[in-house]
Amino acid sequence: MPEILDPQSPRLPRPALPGLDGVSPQIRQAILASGQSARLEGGQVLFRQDDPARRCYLVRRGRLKLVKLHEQGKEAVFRYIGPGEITAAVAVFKEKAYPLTAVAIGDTEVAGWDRGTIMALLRQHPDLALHLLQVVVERLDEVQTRYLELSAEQVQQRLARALLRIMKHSGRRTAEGILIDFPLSRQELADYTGTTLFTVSRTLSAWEKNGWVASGRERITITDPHALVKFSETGETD
Amino acid sequence: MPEILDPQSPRLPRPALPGLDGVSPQIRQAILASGQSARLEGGQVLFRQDDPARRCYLVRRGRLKLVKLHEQGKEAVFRYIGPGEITAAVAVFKEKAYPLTAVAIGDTEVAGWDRGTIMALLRQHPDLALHLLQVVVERLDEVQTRYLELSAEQVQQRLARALLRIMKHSGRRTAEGILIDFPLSRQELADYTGTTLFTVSRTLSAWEKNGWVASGRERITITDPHALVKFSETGETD
DNA sequence: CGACGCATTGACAGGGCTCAATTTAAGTGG
DNA sequence: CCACTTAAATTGAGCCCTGTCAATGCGTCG
Repeated sequence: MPEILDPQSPRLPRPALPGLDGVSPQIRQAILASGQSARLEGGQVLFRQDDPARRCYLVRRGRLKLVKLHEQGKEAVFRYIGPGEITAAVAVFKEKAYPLTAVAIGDTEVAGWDRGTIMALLRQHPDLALHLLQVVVERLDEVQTRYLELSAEQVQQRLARALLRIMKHSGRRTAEGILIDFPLSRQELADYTGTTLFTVSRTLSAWEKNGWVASGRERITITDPHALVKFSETGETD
Repeated sequence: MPEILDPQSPRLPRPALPGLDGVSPQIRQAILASGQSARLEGGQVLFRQDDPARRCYLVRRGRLKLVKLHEQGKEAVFRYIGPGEITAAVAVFKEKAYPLTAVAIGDTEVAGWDRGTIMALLRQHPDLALHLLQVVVERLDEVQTRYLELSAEQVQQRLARALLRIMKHSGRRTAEGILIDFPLSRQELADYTGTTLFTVSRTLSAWEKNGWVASGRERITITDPHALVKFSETGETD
């Protein structure tokens, strides 16, 4: 799996919150040290939905895709998470299964803690529990927002929102515009927006003509974010 | 607003979790006593999305509808909550707005706590914080599940799931079958499933012919839950 | 260079939305 | 208790967005 990005180009500034922010640096170090790390290669599954949730993870390098699979082969992508972000907070509770499946995108390294360790950490550091609650609330909010969009907006508008959301989270400024940080196929975008790869392809082609985006194989650059924002808010082509 | 239900008929047994379960009865009493109560009549708004989140609430009597409104008039219904259930956990954090709007269905009574009080309670009772985290995780799970269904399934299947979900939460056994506890119009069901009142009406008419449901004005009884479950899982009419 | 996987484009059809016209039922006032 | 009002529900007709399927093009890698 190739690195598609120029490491020189700067990441976009993004609002801090994920991971272990909210505790002091030395405590963070101690926590990180207590985790067990694991390496994954592209496509490998870290945890699977409906399996009993035993461990909670933090991404150290690379990227995870969090999806939910449906019986008849479809899947919904919920998030792409990168270094510093945590997932599988459910592991805090016994008797619950993972709600999502986590798949590595390219080579990825994670740190993991089992339930006992997490509980101990949460009891030792009350700030951590509050921070975790905040992270979960944040995600609930995002899913609810996307649910509303899915039920109220047409495909193209949702696709615009998806690109902007992924761009904010994983964008990297380049000469052309803002490049999405990792390989992202039409099919993946379709799974993210609840449509088909064909509709995504057609739409990107049209936007390429408008000069809003520039795209290639598993590679997308937003060249006119402003136009895309306007469209994502109104759904109108004017 | 009339009471549509016979108070004699038993509520379905439901898995406990919501509200203040998870703390001892006497503490629960103390907490309840510290809340400020308010009365609402049908249609009245308790809190509005995007308003700053100041208070967190527990339903004592009646019912709240939690929805998210979209610019162009559409709305998505996320939950109907009844006595004992809490909402607006976001109020725990400063600098965040309510993600949803809460509207009373019929006369309703709630208890509310402001941010300061909640924070104090959470610090006094660590169990409460963990329980709150559990409630939020539970809801995140449900929304993600519904998101997947919305993106992968057709209207009728989603409608079957919606009826069953609401039935489990707010069903009451009667001679005919299981009656939904509160006035529920075609439009509301449409907002719950992400469709239109027309499609809901047509579908319910068809199911009424099958003997799966019996329905009237803002009133729905599931007469053959088993058939509906089967359909909700396969989407097939066999 | 050949092969495999991703992307593009066209043709087609159907699920479900839109809109309009009625019908039904509940609530209200005399 | 009945006529009147109002809101919910039903039903039909038409069409459009978008999913489905098939054929082809293209970029990457072994």
